Order: sequence, then structure tokens, then C-alpha cells
Amino acid sequence: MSNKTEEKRAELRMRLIDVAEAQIAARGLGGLKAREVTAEAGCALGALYNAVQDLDTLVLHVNSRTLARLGAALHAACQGAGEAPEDVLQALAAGYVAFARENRRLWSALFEHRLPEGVETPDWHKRDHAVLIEEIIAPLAHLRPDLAGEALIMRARTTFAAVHGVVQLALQGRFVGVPEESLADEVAALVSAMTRGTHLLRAGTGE
Amino acid sequence: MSNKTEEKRAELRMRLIDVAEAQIAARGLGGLKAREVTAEAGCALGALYNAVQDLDTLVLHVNSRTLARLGAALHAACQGAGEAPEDVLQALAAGYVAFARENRRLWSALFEHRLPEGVETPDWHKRDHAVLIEEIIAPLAHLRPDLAGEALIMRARTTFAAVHGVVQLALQGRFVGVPEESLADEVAALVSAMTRGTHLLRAGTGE
DNA sequence: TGTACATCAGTGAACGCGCGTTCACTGATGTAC
DNA sequence: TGTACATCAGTGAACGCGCGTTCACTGATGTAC
Repeated sequence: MSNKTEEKRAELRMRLIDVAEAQIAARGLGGLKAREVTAEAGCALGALYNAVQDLDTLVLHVNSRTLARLGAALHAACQGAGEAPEDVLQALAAGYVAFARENRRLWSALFEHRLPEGVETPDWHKRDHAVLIEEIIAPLAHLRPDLAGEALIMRARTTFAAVHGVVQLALQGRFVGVPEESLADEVAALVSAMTRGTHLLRAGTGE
Repeated sequence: MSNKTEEKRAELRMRLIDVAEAQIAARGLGGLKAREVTAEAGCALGALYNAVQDLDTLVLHVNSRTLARLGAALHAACQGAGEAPEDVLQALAAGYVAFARENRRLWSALFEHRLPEGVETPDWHKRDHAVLIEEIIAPLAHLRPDLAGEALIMRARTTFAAVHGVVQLALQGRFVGVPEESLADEVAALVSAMTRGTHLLRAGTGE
């Protein structure tokens, strides 16, 4: 059933994603309920399952959006930074901290959400995660000319994960996390430590 | 009601913690059910609430145990390492990776578990988290004689969180995580990067 | 040592709630002639 | 253009399941005399 019908369908799907995004932002991933999303979107409970496969898929759509916004934020952070790879990495890390703080629950949802056992993440969503490491690769390659290809990508992932770990434990308010006031400074110190040694020693023996 | 009664009570509590530990190890934190714990422990459902405040408290007991074991593992890792602070930190990180891999689900439970909104973590359990950073402090102090007191502790937390982040994303099997085969190497590279710059430059300007 | 009574660990059925998903139905929208 | 019919988005009550916690009850253990 063509055009107009398909249009309305897509419209409802968008509306549902909008509402789901707002509700996750307000109450966290655990606070997202099929009944509340549809109520606020102004449709019946069952309509959700016509517009979208299920609630998990709806979450994936929200997460894809969040990743896109995060990607844009990180890209913008790079633009504002100097040329030196250390500066770019510092700007990226600072941008990540800022985004996480300003989008706490949506950012958390990125890492909290799990598909039911045995369900594979669809490819269209997997690809969206690339933004997390894309901008790291170039400056890292400058600092580590000895790394290339797969090894470079691995190191970019590791660099991201290290910063992410500090941010996550801090914003989670957990025991070992640093207090939120110190977060920006500590992340800067971490990035500084990670980048400082490398260009002095170049590719020495071992690491 | 003294002695013998209290003894049996403590015995049941122990049995429940044992079983809960085994079930979390087998099925993950989400797979822990009051009915299954009590069934396997050989008592009635209601007995759980006599032995222990509630299911969350039971999880805290299991987590305390896991932390104690982790602390012992990290302490042992230090013993086997050389004198140089870099080596100690490498040994600690390697020990952490090994423990996480060998105790995946119990280790995950440490960071997955959340008390219901508004419930404070009891002090007896909070204290147990100290093992995560205790052993880091001394070697870090050697590398960074400019840091002391609160600042040193913060940096130890940050160091832990960075390593933890890499391990967590990898073992979670998530998008940006490194594959498990590369985990040990990547963590070693991270620690190497974090420690290498510092003692060359000592306390320079800024970080 | 023996008897009457009190306590409280242990029992498990029942409570209460939450919530994702389905499904028989309706009515608006589109197609065929 | 008008009429008969088909399709399918949208509806919301009902299904089905899971599960932590409570509570009236019992019986074993302990205390008092």
C-alpha cells in the first residue's frame, strides 16, 4: 500500500523514536516502557509493533541517533583543536567527557543495552559505532608511525576504551570512580600520559 | 536464641552465599533467582529472608567475596613481579586481565549490580572495593613523586579505570572492544604508555 | 529430671506488580471494474 | 464518477510469564519452674 500509507508509517516510526529518546533521556534505559512510549506518541500499544519490530529495535534506533550526535560532537572537537596529535587527542577526550555529561542517560544506554541472548545486532546499527574510534586513528598514527592497519585500529580501540573506562566509572558514581569534579582533569592527565612517552621513544624495543 | 540457633542461621547464610556465587558464575547476575538459590540450598523460599535481608544483600555478599579473591590475586601478582614500578603495574594489570577472564560473570557482577534507587551501599561492602586500587598506589607514587595524598589516590583510580575500561569492553564483546586474543597485549601496551613518559619527564609543567 | 510454655527458624502458597507481545477486530484508505 | 471489494494500519483487551517479597502457620529448640 503505497506512498501516503508508507509515509504515515514512517512518520509514526519517527515519532516513536523521538519519544523513546526523550524518555530514555529522562528516565534511563530501564525506564523505557512500551505503554508509555505509545501513550506519549499518541498511538495504541499494538501500533508499536507495526512501526517497528520490537522495543529493542526501537532502542537501537535511539542509540544510532546518539552515536551520530556523538560523532558530530567529536568531529567538531577536532576542528577546534591545534595540529599536534596530542592536542587532537586531548580535544577528543574532552569532547567525549562533555558529551557523556551532557547526555548521561542516552550515553549510558549505548553501553547498557543488550539484545536478548542469541539475537545478533543488525549491521546497520553496528556500523554506527565506528564514530567512537574514527577520529582517533589519524592523530594516533602520527604518534605511532610504527603502527598500521589492524594494529593501529586495535590501539585506537584501546585508547578509546581507556578514556571510556574513566568516564564510565566516574559518571556511574561508583566506588572506584573519580568524583565528577575531577573527571575532566583526570582524563586529561590520562591522555597526556598515554601520548607523552610515545613520540619521545618512537618505536623502541617491545612496546 | 543463642549459640546453636545462631550457628545454624549463619550456616544457612553461608550456604546461600555459596549457591548464589555458583549460580552467578554459571548464569550471570541476571540469572540469579530467589527460588533457584533456595531450592539448591535446600531451604524454603521464605528462609532466604530470614538469613539475609533480601536478594540484593545476598549479591553484595557474593561481590564482597569476589573482591577479596581479586585482592588476593592482585597481591600475589605483585609478589611475582620485579622491583621496578613499571613492572609492578604491568603485573597488576596482567593479573586483573587474568582474573576477569577466569571469573567473567562474577567479575561482571561487581560492576553490573545496582541497588534500587535510594538505597545506599552499606559501609561494610564499600570498604571491600579498596582492593581495586590499593596495590596501585605504591608503584604509582614512585613513578610520580610529585603526587601525594588525595591527588595520588585519584590518579590510582584513574589508572585502574583505564585498564578496567579496556578489559570491560573487550570481555563484553562489544563493537569497540578489542578481540579477546589481543586483550593482554593491548592492556600491556596501555600500561606501558601510561608509565613510560612519566619517569623520563618527572614532574614537568602541567601534567 | 520432667512438664508447661515461649520463641523464632523454617515453610511454601499466595500476593502483587510489571510488562512485552499477540490477536481478533474496526475502519480508513486504496484498487478494480 | 460511482460502487463493491480488499488491504492493512491501528486498536486495546487479554495473554503469558517472571519473580521478589510477605505472612499465617508449624514444629523444633530453648527457657522457667
